[in-house]
Parts: sequence; C-alpha cells; structure tokens
Amino acid sequence: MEIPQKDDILKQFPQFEQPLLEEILKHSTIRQVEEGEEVMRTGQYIRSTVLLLSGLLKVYREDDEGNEFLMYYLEPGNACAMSMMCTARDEQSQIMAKAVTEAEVILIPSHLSEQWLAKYKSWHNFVIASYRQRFEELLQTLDSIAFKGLDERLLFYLKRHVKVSGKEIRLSHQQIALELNSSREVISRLLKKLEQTGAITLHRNYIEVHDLELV
Amino acid sequence: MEIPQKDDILKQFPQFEQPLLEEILKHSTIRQVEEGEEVMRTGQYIRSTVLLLSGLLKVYREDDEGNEFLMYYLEPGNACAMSMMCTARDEQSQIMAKAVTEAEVILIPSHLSEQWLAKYKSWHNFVIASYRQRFEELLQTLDSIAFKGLDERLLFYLKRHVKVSGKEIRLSHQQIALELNSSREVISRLLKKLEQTGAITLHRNYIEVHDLELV
DNA sequence: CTCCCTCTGTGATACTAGTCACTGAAGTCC
DNA sequence: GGACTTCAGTGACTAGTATCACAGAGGGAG
Repeated sequence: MEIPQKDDILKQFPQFEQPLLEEILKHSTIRQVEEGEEVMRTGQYIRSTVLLLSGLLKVYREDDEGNEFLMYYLEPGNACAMSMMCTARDEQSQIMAKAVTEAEVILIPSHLSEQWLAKYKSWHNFVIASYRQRFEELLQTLDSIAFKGLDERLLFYLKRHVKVSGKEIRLSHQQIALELNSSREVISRLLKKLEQTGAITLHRNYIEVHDLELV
Repeated sequence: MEIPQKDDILKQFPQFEQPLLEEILKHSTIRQVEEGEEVMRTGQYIRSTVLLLSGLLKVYREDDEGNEFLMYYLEPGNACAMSMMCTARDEQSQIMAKAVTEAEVILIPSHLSEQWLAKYKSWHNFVIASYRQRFEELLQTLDSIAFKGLDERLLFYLKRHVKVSGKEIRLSHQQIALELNSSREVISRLLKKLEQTGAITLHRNYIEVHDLELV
C-alpha cells in the first residue's frame, strides 16, 4: 500500500474539487495490482470504493460452473460502480474484477465515500455519472447477448477491446472464447471468417485489427 | 393528472421522512396509467423521476427490429432506476416501461429529486437502494440469458411472474415468447414438457402454476 | 536440433432453438 | 348453429453453436 500522490490523482480525476482531493490524499490508500490479479470476487464483502488510477480492469460475471462473461472494462478515471453501491450496508459483491494489465487502484473507505456524497458536489456527480455509465454499458452487453448472434457479439467484443487497448489484441482464441462464454473452436472459425474479409489478421497469440467498422 | 394523496404515498413509501413527504405532496403529480400503456420509451427525454404507487410495470429492452426482452418488473414502492439516473443532464431513456396492469405513478420533477439527495437522508438511501436492486435484478436477467438454456430461462421467467402477480399467469404463449425473445412454438413445447412434470397446468390464455421449485 | 507444450485449424457429429406448414380447439359475433 | 378469429399442438426441416477428435504450426528450453 502506498500513499497516493496528488498529481497522479489529479491527472485522472481533474473534476474533483480541491478539498475533496485533500481528503482522498489523507484517507485513502493506493494498491498496486499485478496483471491477472483479482481485485474483487463474487461474494466478497466490500469495504472500499475502488477508483482506477492506471491500468485496465475487466469486470465480469461468473456462474457456479466457472463459466464467465465480460460485463465491461474499467479504464483510468473510472470507478467500480458496484463498490459504490455496496457502501451503504457492507454488502457483498455480485461481480468479479480482474486486472488485465498491471494497475493501480485507489481504495476509499466506504463510510467516507458515503459522507462525501452530501459534502462534495463533484463527488456526488462523479458517483451518479459512474452508475449511469456502467448501467448503460451493461445494457449494451445485455443487448448483444440477447439479440445478436455470436458473430456480431465477437465483433462487438473486438471493438470494445480495441477501444481500451489498441489494435493489437494480445489474446488467445481460448481467452476470447472464455469471455464470451463460448468455445475455442467456434471463435477460431469466426475469426478465420473475419480474417477473410480483411478486417483482421490472425497471428499466434495476437490479433492485428485493421478495420472492424466495414464488416 | 391528480394531486397525490398523502395516505397512498405513506403506505407504499413508509420510510420517507415527514418533510420529504410534504415536498412530494406539494410538487409532484400522480398519473393514472392504463393496462398496456407505455410509461417510458427508448429515446424519450426524462424529466421526472418515476415512483410506482400501485399496479405493475414491466421494464424491458427493445432492439431496432422490434425484438424485446424483459429486464425486470417494478412493483408498488419501487422506483424506475433509469429515471433517477437521467435526472442530472436531461438524458434520454435507454429502456421501455409498460403497464402490465392499470397503475398509478408519481412523477417528481428531476431537479427536485436531485436536490433531495442532499437534503433528505431517506431519499438518498432510497435512491441508492433502488440503483442497487435494479442492478442486481439486471445481473440476474443477464445470467439467465448468458448461462442458461431456454428451458431454464422460461422457468426463471415463470417464477418471477408468480412472485409479482400470483399463480394464475394470464398470458398467451405468444406473449411469453415475446418477452423471452423466442418463438411461440418453442415456448409451447417447453410449457408442455413442464406440464408433464406436474409443475403447471396449461389452459387457454392462462397457466396454472402448482410448484416450480421441484422441477 | 529436438522435445514438448500451447495455440490454431478443420472435419464430423449432436443438440438447441427457430421457422414453416398445417391441424384442431376454444371463444366470439351474428 | 355457423362463420370467424385467436390460441395451442405437432411434425419436418434448417441454422447456429457446442463438442469431439485429431493434425499441424510456432516457440521455448534443454
């Protein structure tokens, strides 16, 4: 655990008022998270609000048989909406969060983030905006599962991935299959088809994206 | 539009503080909604927070081809979480809401429901609790779509329906198919199978539920 | 260079769900 | 009672996805 540095926070959360920043500096801690490390597990009690300072987190849902599917990514400047909603009553997490890359998160004790809602306008706005963004992203994910075939879902997934981490997608087909709750062979076949349209080029362990929009 | 009556509100929202109740009485309106009427449409601008006083609303998502699927039901004492999140910036609705039965909703001007967050503890708690509940229900719906076959989803749907409106489900197979984004024939077949287990009895235009837990 | 492990490609097959075509049953209106 | 409409049941077929089995390619470690 480190003491948070003002400049780092300021860079990702420029909208926070000065006194709020001071409080964050005083009362919260920063945690370094390694690639692949779990930040939050289903069933875990939540005692802190989680803000992301650097790196990339994926937030996903896991069922009892170990199947999973991606809900959305969190980028620097985002907060985990679940961790904000649970503050009130020491609730359990409903979701999993894992570091896709090495990351730094700010942990704010729940009772403080709760107090700040009334105390700091910028915090209040930030929390509401976070809820809304996550809700909307979740609805998009839901749409793609409910209404689309796997081919379109894959496309949606790739686009989202490009948005958060660039045109070189460093994932095996297996990992993609996992996040879409599908199977490797099927993903391989669909990717192959995409390659034939010229939208991507396949390599071992990574995918080179050219243009997903024209598919 | 009617002037809200204090007793009605008190009955569904006993947790609200006295002065908050007074404000609701003073500034909000009640709207009667007929069965089948749309309370909210995707793309519509939201200017009020919606609380449900009586009746039953279904909240669902619709895609561009008119397909839909059910997100969750709202019962008396619940609020539409979307309508609370959109307050801040006059945002557009992402969802559809329709009255399943005749219903009464309280409409609270957005700027007030926003002010009350800071002003009334009980309002603030109510809003946060609503977010959380809806988020959780949405996650459940998501799970059932992502991880389950149609047979289990149907079961989940029936259970939920029983919870909000009793063991006589007055729906045609067609309507159920629509809410699950499936087709009538498939739902008919699955219902038939369920009937054979003894869990339900099928009739024209309604389903009699005996026990869904033992399936 | 060789061994080994992981990743990818591919055919065969099975299953789930959606679609089409049709039949009959139940309820409504005249 | 007969005509009409809506709802439900059923068989045949199709499409999409999952599963199984196996082959080959790429890269790392010795």
